[in-house]
Amino acid sequence: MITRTCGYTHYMPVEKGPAVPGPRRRVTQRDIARLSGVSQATVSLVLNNRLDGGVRIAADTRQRVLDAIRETGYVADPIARRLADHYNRIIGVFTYEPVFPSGARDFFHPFLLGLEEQAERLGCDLLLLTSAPVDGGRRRMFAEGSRIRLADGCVLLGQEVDRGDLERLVTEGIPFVSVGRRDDAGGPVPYVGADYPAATAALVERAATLGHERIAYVGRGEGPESYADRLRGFRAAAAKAGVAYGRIPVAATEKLDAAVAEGVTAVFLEEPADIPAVTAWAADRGLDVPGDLSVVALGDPTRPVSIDLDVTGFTIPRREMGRQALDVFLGLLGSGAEERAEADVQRLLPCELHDGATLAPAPTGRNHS
Amino acid sequence: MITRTCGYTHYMPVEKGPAVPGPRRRVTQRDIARLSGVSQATVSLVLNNRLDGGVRIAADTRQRVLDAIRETGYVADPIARRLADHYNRIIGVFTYEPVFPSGARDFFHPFLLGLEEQAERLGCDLLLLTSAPVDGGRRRMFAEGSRIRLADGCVLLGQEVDRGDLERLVTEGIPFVSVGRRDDAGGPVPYVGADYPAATAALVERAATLGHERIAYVGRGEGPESYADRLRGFRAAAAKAGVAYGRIPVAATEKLDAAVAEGVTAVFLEEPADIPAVTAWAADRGLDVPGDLSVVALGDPTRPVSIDLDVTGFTIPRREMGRQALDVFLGLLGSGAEERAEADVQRLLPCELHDGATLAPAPTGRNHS
DNA sequence: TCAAGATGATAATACGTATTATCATCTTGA
DNA sequence: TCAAGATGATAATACGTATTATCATCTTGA
Repeated sequence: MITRTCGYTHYMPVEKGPAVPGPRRRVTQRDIARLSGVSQATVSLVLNNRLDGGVRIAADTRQRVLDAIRETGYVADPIARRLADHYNRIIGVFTYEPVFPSGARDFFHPFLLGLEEQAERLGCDLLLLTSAPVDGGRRRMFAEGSRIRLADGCVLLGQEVDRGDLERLVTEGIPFVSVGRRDDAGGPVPYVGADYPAATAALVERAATLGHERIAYVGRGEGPESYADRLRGFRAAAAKAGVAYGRIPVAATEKLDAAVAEGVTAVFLEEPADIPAVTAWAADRGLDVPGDLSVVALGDPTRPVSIDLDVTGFTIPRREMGRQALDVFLGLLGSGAEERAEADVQRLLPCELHDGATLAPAPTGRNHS
Repeated sequence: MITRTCGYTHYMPVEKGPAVPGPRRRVTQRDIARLSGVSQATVSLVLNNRLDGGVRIAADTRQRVLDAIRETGYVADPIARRLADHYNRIIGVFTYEPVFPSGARDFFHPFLLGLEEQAERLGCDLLLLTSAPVDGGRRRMFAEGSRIRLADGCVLLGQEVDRGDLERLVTEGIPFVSVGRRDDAGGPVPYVGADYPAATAALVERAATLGHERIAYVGRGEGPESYADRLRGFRAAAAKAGVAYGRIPVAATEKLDAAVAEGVTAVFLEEPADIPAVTAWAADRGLDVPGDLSVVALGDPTRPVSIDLDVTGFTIPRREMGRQALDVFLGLLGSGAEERAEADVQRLLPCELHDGATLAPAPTGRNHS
């Protein structure tokens, strides 16, 4: 059922008569045409100054038209222009996580900055698809009355993206790009992601160089692609460096205790949000960080979690991801299918390593106790 | 000269033949009409659910159309809708301050949260008008190719809003609302602002009650309406309470020294950003805050400026301003000129006073030294 | 003088939706 | 049985601009 809400009522044209200063009718090409004694088509041709297609306009005719335009202050109606043009230059932004709590928004903020910066540069507008209904804490993309097609396509934001939505976007041929890598969904998914495997691997290698022989990954390592990517990079690098490794599903004290008992000297946290819990546990157990135990965060917290501890980790290039997401999106629009296959529509951007102070040489005489 | 940028190339209709998943033609009312065996006009009538005008659609016909719409995910093209002089449930958001530095965005963030929350509730989408060209550090609203008319109207954000733009919005009859009070611009400007005069006056009265007999306003007190409002509230309340008052244009040390020498015992800071400078100056002069001098901030800093000092002031209800701005905007759309005059299109929301710890009883034996 | 090409402008049409006047068919009541 | 009204749907048109096919006139050269 389609109803009007939102306070929109039927448009009432202004009555003729003594000019109420209300919305004046705008000057159109027809007016210009009448004033300068030419046709509307000629006005359009003058405006668009088209030299190709063998179209010619005499100099004096052109001048008459331009004069009329100047006198009236005519400006082409952007709406009509776009209708004849097919593209809106509007790029939808779909965020999965709801607005509340505002923490989620803070998380998106850097991405949005990058998107907005690039949109401004490219002369596009961003449409925040806030009208999508929230259901079970997540926005629904293709719900009844979805307005996803309002825009030329969309950019997807969210830690975890609905697989069904992705498949539908792919099959329907709606141009889109995901901020964050996504697995194929009935076809390759265009994305701009962070290179978690490489960043994680680099930190593992560094730990190996510092003498750590047993390390642990703390986190799910599955679900969102960003988690899986971290674990994959972790495993590959540990295996290559000949370091013994294991995974702890959650940062629970007993799990951490067990890991240390088994000789683990460095923990890699999938979620930087776990830093406070882990450091609190370490303090409770009398473990010095990084003297007794090194702690590495596989990412950077959106907001600082701890003032007094500079945790080793890496920085996710959120702003740059936003910027390039828009580039990829526009690349998709312009090209045909073949070109698109060649185009660079899946990008992983490098993360910058952050040295910090919590990754130190492995303690001696404590391993394999 | 009109050129194409933004990577948008001329629209190429998809050739018939084996379906290349390329950019699909968008679904139109014609498609829906064909699918459900009715005319385009009928589709439009069903969509707009018009009961007036004596238009009737049989229940089963309506259902067939609705089914086709659901199956195809059809959404009306906002451009065409707008051209046919209708609303598209898109609300433009125009921000004057450029995206950079990101500090400006942080400032807008709470407003945007409120806007987005309400847009979600009302089923509207927000269009960030990022395409407006930046000139001299500020966005230009009516530049060549302005897309301000893409939306049903717009919400204005910015500390200082261009007067010429306001006048043009008013005279062209474009529905809009300002977040923050604005002076008339060839007509009343719809706004949702913070009640700075009342909040400032309340703090002045409190200071008077605490025995302060000479107080100073630190800031411009003019330019943006928000500054002028603060100073107006300050003056009125001080005069009414019989308190001597003066204004210091900037928080410069010599000015502050002079004020204290004249017996000022409380300073009211127009810009909370001045807090660090003033407290540093006070510390340098050996003045205890609030023992020797009370400090009041006329607003709340976007990000905390000082950890160790809980400054007395008030909170600007940014989120609520965003919410109500959308309400006012929608109110404008629905009504004619007469109704609009009566509608509540100029709102000042109360600020919540923040007690803090920097406003204390005036020191004795120090006044009028 | 005449055909071919150059020049200049326009009529017609498309883009997708909303609205109104109109038409065709069915129902109702005496 | 028939006129009047009710019901249901559509054809036609408008919104303002861009583009293409077409047309009319002029120029050129032998």
